[in-house]
Amino acid sequence: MRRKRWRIKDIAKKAGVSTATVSRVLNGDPHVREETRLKVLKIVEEFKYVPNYMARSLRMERSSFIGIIIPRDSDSALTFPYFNIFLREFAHRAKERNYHVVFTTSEGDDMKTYEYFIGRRFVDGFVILDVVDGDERIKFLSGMDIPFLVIGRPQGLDGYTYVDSDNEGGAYEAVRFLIKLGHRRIFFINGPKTHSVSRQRLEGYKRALKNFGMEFEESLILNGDFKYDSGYTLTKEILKKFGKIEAIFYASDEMAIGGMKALEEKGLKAGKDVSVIGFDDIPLARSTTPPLTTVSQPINEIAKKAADIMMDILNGIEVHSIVFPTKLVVRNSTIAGGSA
Amino acid sequence: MRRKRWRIKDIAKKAGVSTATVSRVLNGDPHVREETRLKVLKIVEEFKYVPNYMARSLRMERSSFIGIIIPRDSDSALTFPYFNIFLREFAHRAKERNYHVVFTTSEGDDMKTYEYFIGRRFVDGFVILDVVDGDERIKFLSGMDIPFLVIGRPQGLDGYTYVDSDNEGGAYEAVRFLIKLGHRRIFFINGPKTHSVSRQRLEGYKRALKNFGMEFEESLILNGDFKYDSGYTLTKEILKKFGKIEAIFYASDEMAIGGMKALEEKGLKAGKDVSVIGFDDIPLARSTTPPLTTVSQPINEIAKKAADIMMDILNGIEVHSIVFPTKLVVRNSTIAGGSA
DNA sequence: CTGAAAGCGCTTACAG
DNA sequence: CTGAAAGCGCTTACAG
Repeated sequence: MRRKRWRIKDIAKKAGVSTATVSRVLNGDPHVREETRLKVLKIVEEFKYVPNYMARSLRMERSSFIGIIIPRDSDSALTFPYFNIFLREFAHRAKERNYHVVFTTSEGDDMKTYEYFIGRRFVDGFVILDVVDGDERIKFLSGMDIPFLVIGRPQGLDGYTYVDSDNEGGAYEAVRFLIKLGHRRIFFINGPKTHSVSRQRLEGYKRALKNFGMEFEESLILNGDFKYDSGYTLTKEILKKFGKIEAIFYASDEMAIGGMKALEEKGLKAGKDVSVIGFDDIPLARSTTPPLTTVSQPINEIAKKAADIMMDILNGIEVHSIVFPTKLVVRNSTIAGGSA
Repeated sequence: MRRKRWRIKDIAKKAGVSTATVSRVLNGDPHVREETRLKVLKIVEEFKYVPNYMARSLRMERSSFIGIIIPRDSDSALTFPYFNIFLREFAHRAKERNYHVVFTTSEGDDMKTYEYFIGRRFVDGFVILDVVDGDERIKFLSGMDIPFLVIGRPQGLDGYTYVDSDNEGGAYEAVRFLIKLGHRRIFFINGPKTHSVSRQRLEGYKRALKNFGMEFEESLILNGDFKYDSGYTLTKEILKKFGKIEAIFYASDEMAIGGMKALEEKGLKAGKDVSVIGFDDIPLARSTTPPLTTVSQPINEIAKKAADIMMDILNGIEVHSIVFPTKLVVRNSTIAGGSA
């Protein structure tokens, strides 16, 4: 049977104080005599009183909820490879500070969903994932003066706060590693052109080439969708068109794994005949044959920091965007290249 | 700049009616004159009035939020292989009926988190995932008379509503298929013993054996944790201990894929030297070498139905537990077995 | 340091 | 069919 729900009024009466005092104690107001505080706390404890947050939210005009909305169509949710982990760590960190995550999907019309959530006061602000350059959601939320935080660093927009990892630097390191290995023709199977991470990774790729005096060749760049299948298909395409291949850099581990399968079907082995590098360092990357060299992002830290910044934004604390370093994790999927 | 927020009072005044009438119109109360209804709706439209749900929730004493709590430690979230998809489809369906999902993690003390959420009136009820036999959360929520829905069918508990897929039947079909292929010694790498799905799948395995007059051998059963690594490790173990192997049934695709790698390292190929069947039909299962024969569950339907039942529970509508059929998806990871 | 009272923005029994 | 008014359970300016 459900216990009786105590209201602040009940607790006040039992403690022999006003509701105002109970409220002050519960909210850590320092202007309460220690003796009073203890007395109230004792009753709160005894009756296991928990305040009703619906009432609190109404009065304080904030819900302490943060919205995370992902598109329902396709598997876009998963374009962000760490979505699971991000969501979990973000929610965990937010909870530590008494904020919580409301999760939903949008069906095509993103703006409507954002408006719906903010209009009804479901949430105080949003985290925006899986961003593209010139992202409409960012324009919309900026225009409406609704608090939000962007995961990623899209172009063609300004005045937004972001948390990002150093995609450019990660790609640079990967390609640099391949060049050092002696490779001269390095394919790059990137993500969709629209995604800002794709642009950033391409920039890293180009910078590495330039740094080592190599020419950029458009024909070596292909765009997949981060998924296994596109890695497989595009690698087949390359194999068919170019015949001999020495190195491929993939913008996701999933694509790299798909690519390794395509190679295998041609009797080629990553780490033996071809150099392969991925991006993300998903758990599976440790366990592929061969274990995959890849670029890792500190997803837990990103999620935690994102939560902290989001909450600071909601509390009017000044925030700064931040970029987390990426790291090349060297395993066994590359080989020394023949000299040019 | 943010638009002015209209309150029901503003709308009432503009429409020349009382707030009660506006409320009635907005909530579809039939006892409103059509003319009045239209007049109110026009103003609502014009000013894009959206009610404040914090106020509504306080007054109606329900939040229209549903809580989904997953343990933060380990990767338990992913023990349920479809968590991403489940969450997305569940949230989508709930949204269609004006319910929303609050997501959080728990750190060891589950009950505290559930109590926290219900005590503050964050949510009206919970969906419980990743259940074990005798699950403490179910006992707790039942005891507190808090509404909840279980995904899965744990034993040692009663009086709860569930949505489940036919794990027993799925395992039965898989093992039956292997037996028909001529296999007589069928290894089964199951999930953790504590999980109710593991028990169910083991029952299916046993029933198939019995049906075909085969002896059950305890030594052929191993327990992994549904993850890639455990499939790999346990398969190595079997290989070492038993030498020749003809068929392995895995309780998850991830474990099957790990297992195939272990086989490969011994020069054995699934679909050529050994029969392998997985469970779940994850997207990757289509793309492995060879494509994996596996048992699929209708996860989208499960999520949708779960949302419907959850909302019915919250609205006091009578509900019935439901079990969804599973289906054996035959691909190329099995071979005909030598006769016994 | 503490309390009485107003008010956050809704819904709904009650009365007409 | 409609409105005046109470009340959901908090927090906080105001006064002392």
